[in-house]
Amino acid sequence: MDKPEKILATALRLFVTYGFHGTPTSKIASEAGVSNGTLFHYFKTKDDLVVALYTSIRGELNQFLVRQINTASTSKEKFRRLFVGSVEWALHNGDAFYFIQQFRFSPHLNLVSEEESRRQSEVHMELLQEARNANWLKPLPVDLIATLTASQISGIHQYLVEKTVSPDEQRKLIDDVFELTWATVANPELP
Amino acid sequence: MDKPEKILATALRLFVTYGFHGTPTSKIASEAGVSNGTLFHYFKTKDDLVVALYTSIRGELNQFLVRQINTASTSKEKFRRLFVGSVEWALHNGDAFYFIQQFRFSPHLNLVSEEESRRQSEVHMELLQEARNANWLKPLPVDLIATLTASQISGIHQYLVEKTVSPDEQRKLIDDVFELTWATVANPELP
Amino acid sequence: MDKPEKILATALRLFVTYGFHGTPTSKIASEAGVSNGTLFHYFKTKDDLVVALYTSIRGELNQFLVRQINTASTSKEKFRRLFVGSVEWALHNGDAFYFIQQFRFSPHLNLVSEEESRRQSEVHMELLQEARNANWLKPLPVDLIATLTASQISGIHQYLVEKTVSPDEQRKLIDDVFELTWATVANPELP
Amino acid sequence: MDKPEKILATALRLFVTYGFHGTPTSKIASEAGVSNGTLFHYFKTKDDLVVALYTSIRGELNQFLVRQINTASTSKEKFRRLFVGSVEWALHNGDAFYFIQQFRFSPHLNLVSEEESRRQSEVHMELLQEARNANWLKPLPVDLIATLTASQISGIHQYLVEKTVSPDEQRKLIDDVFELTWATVANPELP
DNA sequence: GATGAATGAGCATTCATTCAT
DNA sequence: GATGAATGAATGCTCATTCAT
Repeated sequence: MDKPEKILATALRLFVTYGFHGTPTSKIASEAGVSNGTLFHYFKTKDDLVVALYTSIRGELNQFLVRQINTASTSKEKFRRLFVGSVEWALHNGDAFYFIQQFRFSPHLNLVSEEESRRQSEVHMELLQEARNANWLKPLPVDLIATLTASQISGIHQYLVEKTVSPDEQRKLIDDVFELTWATVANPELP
Repeated sequence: MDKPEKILATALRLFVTYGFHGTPTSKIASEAGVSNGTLFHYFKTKDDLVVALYTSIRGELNQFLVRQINTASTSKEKFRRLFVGSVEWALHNGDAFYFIQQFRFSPHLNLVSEEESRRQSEVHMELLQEARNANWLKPLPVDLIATLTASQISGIHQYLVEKTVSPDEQRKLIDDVFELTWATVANPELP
Repeated sequence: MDKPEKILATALRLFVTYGFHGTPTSKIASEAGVSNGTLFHYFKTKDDLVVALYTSIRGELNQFLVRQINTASTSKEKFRRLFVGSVEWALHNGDAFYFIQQFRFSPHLNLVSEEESRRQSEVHMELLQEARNANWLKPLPVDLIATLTASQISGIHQYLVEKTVSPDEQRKLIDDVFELTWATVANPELP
Repeated sequence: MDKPEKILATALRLFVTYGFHGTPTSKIASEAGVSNGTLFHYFKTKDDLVVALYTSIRGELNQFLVRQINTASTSKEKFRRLFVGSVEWALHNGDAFYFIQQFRFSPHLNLVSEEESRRQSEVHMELLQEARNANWLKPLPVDLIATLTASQISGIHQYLVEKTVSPDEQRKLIDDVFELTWATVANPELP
């Protein structure tokens, strides 16, 4: 892991525990094993670091989801991979997922460009748009469906984190909730 | 409005705009029309103020929901009031609702006592427990159902805030999403 | 004990433990069982309180010493009463004695008027002057003798406080040191 | 003089004049010609600075005394060097000597470790112990003798500071008081 | 590129003091 | 006399950022 990566990884861990404000750049630097100055060599400001971390995490998540989706063929199956993949990624990357939400409810969100924002939800949106075009979805706004499914993903994840659930049950619960969600948004008249 | 209330109201407005860290206590005090010392007379520390604000907001929301629920008789109708009421409260109290989420993804959450936490979700949980006992719900964990419905509430709210939707459409969308949610969690075998 | 006295007694206890700066007037007031405002009703400022406490303590010590001295007739015996009495008073009024020294090495000392200062060492000085006039003392400056004996008093007291010594031994040690001191300053040629 | 030294020297001057509390760190920094942040770069807290100053001063005094003592051979001569050296050091380092006493009657004293405390009186104690072993001292507790001689040192110093005395007289007075003190504590039966 | 000493603006918090009741 | 809410100046300390080496 090179220095910028080390800094990002350390920042993630500390931000999640202590918050943005509660984490001095000096602590990030020292725990990442680099000097104070080096941090600012790679990231112009602390805000830059925060945004870079967000962008990097969203990038990883997206890459992961694209790989998941590509292994499926039907719309429903792709949607399942997106849903289940998202929850599992969140479970395996607890800090990163927490950080995303922390970031979304902070003034830093404004520092992300429109374009970058769009890119980040592209996967989800394209998938839904495709399903809508094929008439697989209820006649609700696609944006609404996207928001609702994202909420469900975050909901089931939150439940699984708070309760202690065996891996088997976990998989079953995720699948159950996926089916419920699918039943909620899918056009009931199509096979 | 007495001084502590004025301070809380001002803090809410500023926190939502600038974040906890981005809001100096001095700014809260001056915009609330009190002296710096007075703020600390009523709230021992800035953290105390943040937690007090959270507790106060959750209290108001709960009171509102209780009043809503009490106007209905059947479980489904109560549930609808809870759901629709929550979304409408969120729409009318955008800052407060945003603050709740901001708070939940911050280290301040740890400063809320277990007991206080329980009290805050009591209304929702009791309602669902009652429905479950009457066999109105699918055989899923009540906690899961609670989390999922809370997610849907937050999802539809988010959608309505991002898009511009006429009041009439708003009401219709909220109701549609409620019916979908109800269909998702309700036991299909009961009338 | 009336309110001003209660305030002084509480202030003494707190000053000795936490220092002048480490003791807020609000703490003095609350521990003395009076309101914040009452403290300032009796003492115009905190500095006033500090000085008043010093003056009051020195007054008590002086009264005590005068009473001690009056029970003796010869110069040496008076001197012994002064010496032994001072040490015993210091042992019984540890806080007060500590406070005197704390005060003497603080900028507050400048707030005590020349006249008040003189009055405070009057007893000691008059006694030595009398002894000098009667030719009982070595031909050293009276002021020097005063300072040296005061140092010895403070020295033996310090020793007794740091070590744990039985009351009997205490009395013996004090007397021994007195005799040594007397031998040091007294004119050896007079009976 | 490097920065920490400059800060200590400035702090000493200001503490003696205005007291610990009366001296803001910002004033120390600016008069030392460094920034506020630099002060805290070298001393974690203001208390740390105070303690470091005390330790540093005691260290210098000790070094000086060790050098003095090493120029003498007999116990009495060493003792004289200790006594006279202490008074002269105090006269030449008035601020430092005043600060030591200011510090000793303040809550900061508790921040000095036992070990450090012992090290500070080591020179004095070892010298007396050596004299005691050689049977040069009266059969009094060595600790008591140490405390009494320290008091005499502080006493003669105080006198010399308050009165204006010519250098020649000064030397004579110090020597006289040393001889008196020696007569007080030395075993009269040894040559 | 890498370092870390140095900076100084900024902020939470304290506390002596006032004054209306 | 007694109260205690209100004040706001004062201060210790933090921390993002710079820059000479």
